[in-house]
Amino acid sequence: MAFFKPFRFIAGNRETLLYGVALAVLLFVLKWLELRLVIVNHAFEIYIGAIAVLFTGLGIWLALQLARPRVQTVVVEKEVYVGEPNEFVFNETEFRRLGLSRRELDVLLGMAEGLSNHEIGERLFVSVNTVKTHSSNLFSKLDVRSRTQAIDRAKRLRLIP
Amino acid sequence: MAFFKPFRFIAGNRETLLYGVALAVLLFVLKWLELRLVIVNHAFEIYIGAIAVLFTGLGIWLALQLARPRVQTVVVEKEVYVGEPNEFVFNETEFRRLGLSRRELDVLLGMAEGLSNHEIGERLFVSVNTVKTHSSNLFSKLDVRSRTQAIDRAKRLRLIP
DNA sequence: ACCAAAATCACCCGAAAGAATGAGTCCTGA
DNA sequence: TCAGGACTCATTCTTTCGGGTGATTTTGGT
Repeated sequence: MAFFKPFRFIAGNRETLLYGVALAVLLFVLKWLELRLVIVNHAFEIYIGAIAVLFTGLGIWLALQLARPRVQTVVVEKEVYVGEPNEFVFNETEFRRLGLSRRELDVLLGMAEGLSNHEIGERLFVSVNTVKTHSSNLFSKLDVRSRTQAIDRAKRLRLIP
Repeated sequence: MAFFKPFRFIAGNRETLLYGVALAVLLFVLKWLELRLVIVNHAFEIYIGAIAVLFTGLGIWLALQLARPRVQTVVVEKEVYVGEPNEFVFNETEFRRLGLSRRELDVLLGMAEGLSNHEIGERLFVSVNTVKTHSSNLFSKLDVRSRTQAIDRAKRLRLIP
């Protein structure tokens, strides 16, 4: 029964003992009032009132003792360094600022993958010479002198992942 | 107390009305019991017990209605995704797994900066030939055939930033 | 003191990269 | 229609890269 469930919260024997003593005192008071009732007959309403008050107080006390506390949820923000999604955002601004062409970017991407000029040419369906032309222009615009430098700079400028 | 908990759902004036009705019924029951008491004298203890039970319930109900609810704070941690510091952590495990030497790593770092073999040699105070030897061994261990491929692979393996 | 790994250097050769120059095609905007 | 940009391709030449081989010296650990 749910009524007795909260009794489990009463810790230790001392509290149980205290509760028993309180009940004994209560019964004693009741008996005393009962004796007084024989003498003063008109005190019946007072007696009933006393009972009501006493047990109302007992009810209140019980409720306060046993009432289940309401749960209040407090959200605490905790910083968690989560594994970064490593998302690459293409730097469109820098791309236009440098005046790179689409084809030059294609060549650059191929270079970053470790492809040779010949392989880049095959991927883009153009000759090696064309790739070389693009790469030369690319180097000029990036102000570098080799493909490795181009890759390094492009990575820093967030033109390639 | 779970037994009386539904009483809390009664809201506004209906609650007051209900309280009045409950009191009326209570008084009626008391009056009825009082009448019965004249006939059955020995029912006095039952009467007292009923009073006690009723007012205990009333007290509990009152307490539940009026008492300030005890709150229990539950802390819920909420993950806040903080901007990643983009910090580079050297993959020591992969480094040893591949059996790379210190010098080979030095050469690799130079390559990643876009330096030529000659420039790497100057930085490391060795001849170009030495750099070429290191790079050759490096390529074998990384299973690649060019410096750009080496850079690409090393980046994926988190050997270089 | 010895061994193994690492580091150093040298030489050759072919392939690739890069610089420089010229030129043809296509497309778009003035 | 005309200029300019992007794309394409070619040629020549120089430099660099990368593979292969061999050798000597340093270093670190047993």
